[in-house]
Amino acid sequence: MPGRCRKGAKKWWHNEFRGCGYRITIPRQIILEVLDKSEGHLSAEDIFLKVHKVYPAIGLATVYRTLELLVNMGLVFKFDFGDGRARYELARGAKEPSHHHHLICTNCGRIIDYTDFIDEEIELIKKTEKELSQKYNFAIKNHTIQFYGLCDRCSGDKK
Amino acid sequence: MPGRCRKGAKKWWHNEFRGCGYRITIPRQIILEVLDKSEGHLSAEDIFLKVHKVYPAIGLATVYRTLELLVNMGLVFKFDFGDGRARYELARGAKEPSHHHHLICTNCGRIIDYTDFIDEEIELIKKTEKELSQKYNFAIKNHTIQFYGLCDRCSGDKK
DNA sequence: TATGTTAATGGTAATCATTATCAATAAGAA
DNA sequence: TTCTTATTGATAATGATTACCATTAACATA
Repeated sequence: MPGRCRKGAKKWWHNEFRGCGYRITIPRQIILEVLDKSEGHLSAEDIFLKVHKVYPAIGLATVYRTLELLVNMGLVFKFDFGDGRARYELARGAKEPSHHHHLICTNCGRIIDYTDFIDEEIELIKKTEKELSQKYNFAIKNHTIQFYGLCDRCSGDKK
Repeated sequence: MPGRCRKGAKKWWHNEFRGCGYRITIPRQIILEVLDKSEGHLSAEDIFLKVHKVYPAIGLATVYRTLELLVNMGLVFKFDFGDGRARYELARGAKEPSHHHHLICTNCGRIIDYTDFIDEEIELIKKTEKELSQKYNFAIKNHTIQFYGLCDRCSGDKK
Protein backbone atom coordinates (compact mmCIF):
# COMPACT_ATOMS: atom_id res chain seq x y z
CA MET A 1 0.00 0.00 0.00
CA PRO A 2 1.92 3.00 -1.27
CA GLY A 3 2.57 5.86 1.08
CA ARG A 4 1.52 3.98 4.17
CA CYS A 5 4.83 2.62 5.41
CA ARG A 6 6.43 3.62 8.68
CA LYS A 7 9.46 5.78 8.17
CA GLY A 8 12.43 3.53 7.65
CA ALA A 9 10.30 0.43 7.25
CA LYS A 10 10.70 -1.80 4.25
CA LYS A 11 8.88 -0.29 1.36
CA TRP A 12 6.16 -2.18 -0.49
CA TRP A 13 8.23 -2.50 -3.63
CA HIS A 14 11.43 -3.83 -2.01
CA ASN A 15 10.54 -7.44 -2.69
CA GLU A 16 9.76 -6.70 -6.32
CA PHE A 17 13.25 -5.32 -6.71
CA ARG A 18 14.94 -8.12 -4.81
CA GLY A 19 13.06 -10.70 -6.80
CA CYS A 20 14.47 -9.29 -10.02
CA GLY A 21 17.97 -8.94 -8.61
CA TYR A 22 17.83 -5.16 -8.77
CA ARG A 23 19.57 -3.08 -6.12
CA ILE A 24 17.68 -0.72 -3.90
CA THR A 25 19.39 2.62 -4.28
CA ILE A 26 18.75 6.12 -2.99
CA PRO A 27 17.77 7.51 -6.41
CA ARG A 28 15.33 4.68 -6.99
CA GLN A 29 13.76 5.12 -3.58
CA ILE A 30 13.32 8.83 -4.03
CA ILE A 31 11.96 8.51 -7.55
CA LEU A 32 9.34 6.06 -6.31
CA GLU A 33 8.50 8.33 -3.38
CA VAL A 34 8.05 11.26 -5.73
CA LEU A 35 5.81 9.23 -8.02
CA ASP A 36 3.81 8.06 -5.03
CA LYS A 37 3.30 11.52 -3.57
CA SER A 38 2.53 13.34 -6.82
CA GLU A 39 -0.51 13.46 -8.97
CA GLY A 40 0.08 11.45 -12.13
CA HIS A 41 1.15 12.59 -15.60
CA LEU A 42 4.67 13.63 -14.66
CA SER A 43 7.27 14.03 -17.38
CA ALA A 44 10.80 12.79 -16.85
CA GLU A 45 11.89 16.37 -16.30
CA ASP A 46 9.11 16.99 -13.75
CA ILE A 47 10.36 13.99 -11.84
CA PHE A 48 13.97 15.06 -12.17
CA LEU A 49 13.16 18.47 -10.70
CA LYS A 50 11.15 17.07 -7.81
CA VAL A 51 13.84 14.54 -6.97
CA HIS A 52 16.50 17.21 -7.32
CA LYS A 53 14.94 19.26 -4.53
CA VAL A 54 15.51 16.54 -1.96
CA TYR A 55 18.51 14.88 -3.62
CA PRO A 56 20.46 17.40 -5.70
CA ALA A 57 23.04 14.83 -6.81
CA ILE A 58 20.47 13.12 -9.03
CA GLY A 59 21.26 12.91 -12.73
CA LEU A 60 18.71 13.15 -15.50
CA ALA A 61 20.02 9.95 -17.05
CA THR A 62 19.29 8.09 -13.84
CA VAL A 63 15.71 9.30 -13.92
CA TYR A 64 15.23 8.00 -17.44
CA ARG A 65 16.93 4.71 -16.63
CA THR A 66 14.91 4.18 -13.49
CA LEU A 67 11.65 5.00 -15.20
CA GLU A 68 12.38 2.54 -17.98
CA LEU A 69 13.10 -0.09 -15.35
CA LEU A 70 9.89 0.62 -13.49
CA VAL A 71 7.87 0.52 -16.67
CA ASN A 72 9.36 -2.85 -17.58
CA MET A 73 8.60 -4.13 -14.10
CA GLY A 74 5.02 -2.98 -14.51
CA LEU A 75 5.18 -0.68 -11.50
CA VAL A 76 4.80 2.43 -13.61
CA PHE A 77 2.75 3.25 -16.70
CA LYS A 78 4.19 5.33 -19.50
CA PHE A 79 1.87 7.50 -21.56
CA ASP A 80 2.14 9.66 -24.61
CA PHE A 81 -0.26 12.56 -24.75
CA GLY A 82 1.02 13.94 -28.01
CA ASP A 83 3.14 16.81 -26.76
CA GLY A 84 6.43 15.16 -27.49
CA ARG A 85 7.33 14.10 -23.99
CA ALA A 86 6.41 10.91 -22.21
CA ARG A 87 4.41 10.97 -18.96
CA TYR A 88 4.69 8.51 -16.12
CA GLU A 89 2.43 7.42 -13.32
CA LEU A 90 2.48 4.71 -10.68
CA ALA A 91 0.48 1.64 -11.60
CA ARG A 92 -0.13 0.62 -7.97
CA GLY A 93 -1.21 -2.81 -9.06
CA ALA A 94 -4.87 -3.53 -9.64
CA LYS A 95 -5.86 -3.16 -5.98
CA GLU A 96 -5.98 0.62 -5.86
CA PRO A 97 -9.27 2.25 -6.78
CA SER A 98 -7.39 4.58 -9.06
CA HIS A 99 -7.84 2.94 -12.42
CA HIS A 100 -8.58 5.80 -14.72
CA HIS A 101 -8.25 7.05 -18.26
CA HIS A 102 -7.38 10.40 -19.73
CA LEU A 103 -9.02 13.31 -21.45
CA ILE A 104 -6.39 15.35 -23.27
CA CYS A 105 -6.77 18.91 -24.49
CA THR A 106 -5.01 19.14 -27.83
CA ASN A 107 -4.73 22.89 -27.48
CA CYS A 108 -3.25 23.51 -24.01
CA GLY A 109 -2.18 20.00 -23.10
CA ARG A 110 -4.31 19.85 -19.98
CA ILE A 111 -5.05 16.34 -18.83
CA ILE A 112 -8.14 15.29 -16.95
CA ASP A 113 -8.41 11.91 -15.30
CA TYR A 114 -11.79 10.30 -15.43
CA THR A 115 -13.21 7.19 -13.89
CA ASP A 116 -16.69 7.34 -15.36
CA PHE A 117 -17.92 4.10 -16.88
CA ILE A 118 -14.77 2.46 -15.62
CA ASP A 119 -16.65 -0.66 -14.63
CA GLU A 120 -18.25 -1.05 -18.01
CA GLU A 121 -14.97 -0.27 -19.67
CA ILE A 122 -13.14 -2.84 -17.63
CA GLU A 123 -15.70 -5.45 -18.51
CA LEU A 124 -15.40 -4.75 -22.22
CA ILE A 125 -11.64 -4.55 -21.99
CA LYS A 126 -11.46 -7.91 -20.25
CA LYS A 127 -13.68 -9.48 -22.86
CA THR A 128 -11.72 -7.93 -25.68
CA GLU A 129 -8.41 -8.88 -24.14
CA LYS A 130 -9.48 -12.47 -23.78
CA GLU A 131 -10.71 -12.67 -27.35
CA LEU A 132 -7.70 -10.93 -28.84
CA SER A 133 -5.23 -12.99 -26.83
CA GLN A 134 -6.69 -16.14 -28.32
CA LYS A 135 -7.32 -14.94 -31.82
CA TYR A 136 -3.93 -13.35 -32.38
CA ASN A 137 -1.99 -15.37 -29.81
CA PHE A 138 -0.98 -12.11 -28.23
CA ALA A 139 0.00 -11.80 -24.56
CA ILE A 140 -1.70 -8.57 -23.58
CA LYS A 141 -0.08 -6.74 -20.70
CA ASN A 142 -1.68 -3.38 -20.84
CA HIS A 143 -4.05 -1.00 -22.52
CA THR A 144 -4.73 2.69 -22.95
CA ILE A 145 -7.91 4.58 -23.66
CA GLN A 146 -7.61 8.26 -24.37
CA PHE A 147 -9.96 10.96 -25.54
CA TYR A 148 -8.68 14.00 -27.38
CA GLY A 149 -10.43 17.31 -27.77
CA LEU A 150 -10.65 20.84 -26.45
CA CYS A 151 -11.10 21.64 -22.78
CA ASP A 152 -13.55 24.26 -21.55
CA ARG A 153 -10.89 26.97 -21.41
CA CYS A 154 -9.76 26.30 -24.96
CA SER A 155 -12.96 25.58 -26.85
CA GLY A 156 -13.53 29.31 -27.23
CA ASP A 157 -10.07 30.15 -28.61
CA LYS A 158 -9.68 27.65 -31.34
CA LYS A 159 -12.42 25.86 -33.15
CA MET B 1 -14.60 7.06 -51.77
CA PRO B 2 -10.82 6.88 -51.70
CA GLY B 3 -9.07 5.11 -54.51
CA ARG B 4 -12.10 4.99 -56.74
CA CYS B 5 -11.64 8.11 -58.81
CA ARG B 6 -11.02 8.09 -62.55
CA LYS B 7 -7.53 9.09 -63.41
CA GLY B 8 -7.37 12.87 -63.60
CA ALA B 9 -10.79 13.27 -62.03
CA LYS B 10 -11.31 15.53 -59.07
CA LYS B 11 -10.27 13.73 -55.95
CA TRP B 12 -12.63 13.20 -53.03
CA TRP B 13 -10.69 15.54 -50.79
CA HIS B 14 -10.43 18.51 -53.18
CA ASN B 15 -13.46 20.20 -51.74
CA GLU B 16 -12.18 19.80 -48.20
CA PHE B 17 -9.06 21.66 -49.23
CA ARG B 18 -10.87 24.33 -51.16
CA GLY B 19 -13.24 24.91 -48.31
CA CYS B 20 -10.35 25.65 -46.01
CA GLY B 21 -8.58 27.84 -48.54
CA TYR B 22 -5.71 25.40 -48.93
CA ARG B 23 -4.01 24.96 -52.26
CA ILE B 24 -3.98 21.65 -54.04
CA THR B 25 -0.35 20.91 -54.76
CA ILE B 26 1.54 18.00 -56.22
CA PRO B 27 3.17 16.98 -52.94
CA ARG B 28 -0.18 17.03 -51.15
CA GLN B 29 -1.82 14.95 -53.84
CA ILE B 30 0.91 12.36 -53.80
CA ILE B 31 1.02 12.15 -50.02
CA LEU B 32 -2.69 11.50 -49.93
CA GLU B 33 -2.39 8.90 -52.69
CA VAL B 34 0.34 7.13 -50.79
CA LEU B 35 -1.72 7.12 -47.61
CA ASP B 36 -4.69 5.83 -49.52
CA LYS B 37 -2.84 3.00 -51.22
CA SER B 38 -0.83 1.84 -48.22
CA GLU B 39 -1.75 -0.17 -45.21
CA GLY B 40 -1.92 2.11 -42.19
CA HIS B 41 0.67 2.84 -39.49
CA LEU B 42 3.13 4.65 -41.71
CA SER B 43 5.78 6.83 -40.12
CA ALA B 44 6.66 10.19 -41.62
CA GLU B 45 9.82 8.65 -43.03
CA ASP B 46 7.91 5.73 -44.54
CA ILE B 47 5.70 8.22 -46.30
CA PHE B 48 8.64 10.34 -47.37
CA LEU B 49 10.32 7.32 -48.96
CA LYS B 50 7.18 6.19 -50.75
CA VAL B 51 6.49 9.65 -52.08
CA HIS B 52 10.13 10.05 -53.03
CA LYS B 53 9.91 7.09 -55.41
CA VAL B 54 7.33 8.80 -57.57
CA TYR B 55 8.28 12.39 -56.82
CA PRO B 56 11.97 12.66 -55.94
CA ALA B 57 11.80 16.40 -55.40
CA ILE B 58 9.78 15.94 -52.22
CA GLY B 59 11.28 17.32 -49.02
CA LEU B 60 10.90 15.72 -45.62
CA ALA B 61 9.69 18.98 -44.13
CA THR B 62 6.84 19.05 -46.60
CA VAL B 63 5.79 15.59 -45.52
CA TYR B 64 5.67 16.67 -41.87
CA ARG B 65 3.85 19.90 -42.72
CA THR B 66 1.30 18.13 -44.87
CA LEU B 67 0.66 15.46 -42.30
CA GLU B 68 0.11 18.05 -39.61
CA LEU B 69 -2.34 19.80 -41.91
CA LEU B 70 -4.21 16.59 -42.66
CA VAL B 71 -4.37 15.69 -38.99
CA ASN B 72 -5.79 19.10 -38.16
CA MET B 73 -8.34 18.72 -40.95
CA GLY B 74 -9.34 15.38 -39.50
CA LEU B 75 -8.47 13.51 -42.69
CA VAL B 76 -5.63 11.63 -41.05
CA PHE B 77 -5.15 10.11 -37.61
CA LYS B 78 -1.85 10.36 -35.81
CA PHE B 79 -0.82 7.60 -33.42
CA ASP B 80 1.98 6.95 -31.02
CA PHE B 81 2.89 3.34 -30.54
CA GLY B 82 5.72 3.99 -28.13
CA ASP B 83 8.68 3.57 -30.44
CA GLY B 84 9.53 7.22 -30.63
CA ARG B 85 8.04 8.00 -34.01
CA ALA B 86 4.51 9.02 -34.88
CA ARG B 87 2.38 6.89 -37.22
CA TYR B 88 -0.25 8.13 -39.59
CA GLU B 89 -3.26 6.64 -41.27
CA LEU B 90 -6.16 7.92 -43.33
CA ALA B 91 -9.31 8.54 -41.34
CA ARG B 92 -11.66 8.03 -44.31
CA GLY B 93 -14.54 9.58 -42.47
CA ALA B 94 -16.94 7.42 -40.53
CA LYS B 95 -18.44 5.78 -43.63
CA GLU B 96 -15.69 3.29 -44.26
CA PRO B 97 -15.94 -0.05 -42.50
CA SER B 98 -12.37 0.37 -41.37
CA HIS B 99 -12.77 1.64 -37.85
CA HIS B 100 -10.24 -0.35 -35.91
CA HIS B 101 -7.92 -0.29 -32.96
CA HIS B 102 -4.40 -1.52 -32.42
CA LEU B 103 -2.55 -4.33 -30.75
CA ILE B 104 1.08 -3.36 -30.29
CA CYS B 105 3.95 -5.71 -29.59
CA THR B 106 6.25 -3.97 -27.14
CA ASN B 107 9.12 -6.19 -28.16
CA CYS B 108 9.25 -6.06 -31.96
CA GLY B 109 6.90 -3.18 -32.62
CA ARG B 110 4.55 -5.20 -34.76
CA ILE B 111 1.10 -3.72 -35.01
CA ILE B 112 -2.07 -5.69 -35.52
CA ASP B 113 -5.34 -4.01 -36.42
CA TYR B 114 -8.41 -5.51 -34.89
CA THR B 115 -12.07 -4.84 -35.35
CA ASP B 116 -13.45 -7.30 -32.81
CA PHE B 117 -16.08 -5.91 -30.47
CA ILE B 118 -15.93 -2.70 -32.43
CA ASP B 119 -19.70 -2.28 -32.19
CA GLU B 120 -19.73 -2.67 -28.44
CA GLU B 121 -16.74 -0.41 -28.17
CA ILE B 122 -18.34 2.24 -30.27
CA GLU B 123 -21.44 2.15 -28.15
CA LEU B 124 -19.46 2.51 -24.94
CA ILE B 125 -17.27 5.18 -26.47
CA LYS B 126 -20.30 7.17 -27.57
CA LYS B 127 -21.84 6.94 -24.14
CA THR B 128 -18.58 7.88 -22.46
CA GLU B 129 -17.99 10.74 -24.85
CA LYS B 130 -21.41 12.16 -24.20
CA GLU B 131 -21.03 11.94 -20.45
CA LEU B 132 -17.51 13.32 -20.40
CA SER B 133 -18.37 16.16 -22.75
CA GLN B 134 -21.06 17.33 -20.34
CA LYS B 135 -19.29 16.64 -17.07
CA TYR B 136 -16.01 18.28 -17.98
CA ASN B 137 -17.30 20.62 -20.67
CA PHE B 138 -14.85 19.05 -23.03
CA ALA B 139 -15.31 19.01 -26.81
CA ILE B 140 -14.18 15.51 -27.69
CA LYS B 141 -12.87 15.08 -31.21
CA ASN B 142 -11.20 11.77 -31.10
CA HIS B 143 -10.16 8.72 -29.14
CA THR B 144 -7.63 5.93 -29.11
CA ILE B 145 -7.76 2.44 -27.68
CA GLN B 146 -4.58 0.43 -27.72
CA PHE B 147 -3.48 -2.87 -26.26
CA TYR B 148 0.16 -3.53 -25.50
CA GLY B 149 1.80 -6.90 -25.07
CA LEU B 150 3.89 -9.52 -26.77
CA CYS B 151 2.99 -10.99 -30.14
CA ASP B 152 3.18 -14.70 -30.84
CA ARG B 153 6.65 -14.45 -32.32
CA CYS B 154 7.99 -12.57 -29.31
CA SER B 155 6.28 -14.22 -26.35
CA GLY B 156 8.90 -16.95 -26.41
CA ASP B 157 11.96 -14.66 -26.47
CA LYS B 158 11.21 -12.32 -23.65
CA LYS B 159 8.95 -13.02 -20.74
C1' DT C 1 32.17 -5.36 10.31
C1' DA C 2 35.51 -5.19 6.37
C1' DT C 3 36.06 -6.48 1.49
C1' DG C 4 35.37 -7.47 -3.36
C1' DT C 5 32.41 -7.70 -7.25
C1' DT C 6 29.78 -5.37 -10.25
C1' DA C 7 25.29 -2.99 -10.84
C1' DA C 8 24.15 1.68 -10.74
C1' DT C 9 25.21 6.48 -11.01
C1' DG C 10 26.17 11.31 -12.85
C1' DG C 11 27.91 14.12 -16.33
C1' DT C 12 28.03 14.77 -20.92
C1' DA C 13 28.15 13.73 -25.77
C1' DA C 14 25.47 11.59 -29.31
C1' DT C 15 21.15 10.37 -31.55
C1' DC C 16 17.06 11.00 -33.78
C1' DA C 17 12.40 12.67 -34.72
C1' DT C 18 10.33 16.82 -35.43
C1' DT C 19 10.25 22.14 -36.14
C1' DA C 20 11.74 26.60 -37.55
C1' DT C 21 13.84 29.47 -40.99
C1' DC C 22 14.16 31.47 -45.42
C1' DA C 23 14.86 32.25 -50.18
C1' DA C 24 12.81 30.23 -54.34
C1' DT C 25 8.70 28.33 -56.53
C1' DA C 26 4.15 27.57 -58.21
C1' DA C 27 -1.32 27.68 -57.20
C1' DG C 28 -4.90 30.03 -58.46
C1' DA C 29 -7.41 34.54 -58.72
C1' DA C 30 -7.77 38.45 -61.63
C1' DT D 1 -0.42 36.26 -68.75
C1' DT D 2 0.43 38.52 -64.46
C1' DC D 3 0.45 39.08 -59.61
C1' DT D 4 -0.06 37.74 -54.89
C1' DT D 5 1.19 34.84 -51.50
C1' DA D 6 0.77 30.06 -49.82
C1' DT D 7 3.79 26.34 -50.29
C1' DT D 8 8.00 24.17 -50.99
C1' DG D 9 12.84 22.14 -50.31
C1' DA D 10 17.14 22.46 -48.07
C1' DT D 11 19.12 22.93 -43.97
C1' DA D 12 19.86 24.55 -39.34
C1' DA D 13 17.90 24.33 -34.79
C1' DT D 14 15.42 22.16 -31.13
C1' DG D 15 14.36 19.08 -27.56
C1' DA D 16 13.56 14.62 -25.62
C1' DT D 17 15.80 10.50 -24.94
C1' DT D 18 19.85 7.29 -25.13
C1' DA D 19 24.74 5.91 -25.18
C1' DC D 20 29.12 6.14 -23.09
C1' DC D 21 32.40 5.84 -19.49
C1' DA D 22 34.94 6.62 -15.41
C1' DT D 23 33.47 6.71 -10.58
C1' DT D 24 30.63 5.18 -6.76
C1' DA D 25 28.07 2.43 -3.69
C1' DA D 26 24.84 -2.02 -2.96
C1' DC D 27 25.20 -6.00 -0.90
C1' DA D 28 26.82 -10.90 -0.85
C1' DT D 29 30.50 -13.00 1.29
C1' DA D 30 34.08 -13.77 4.43
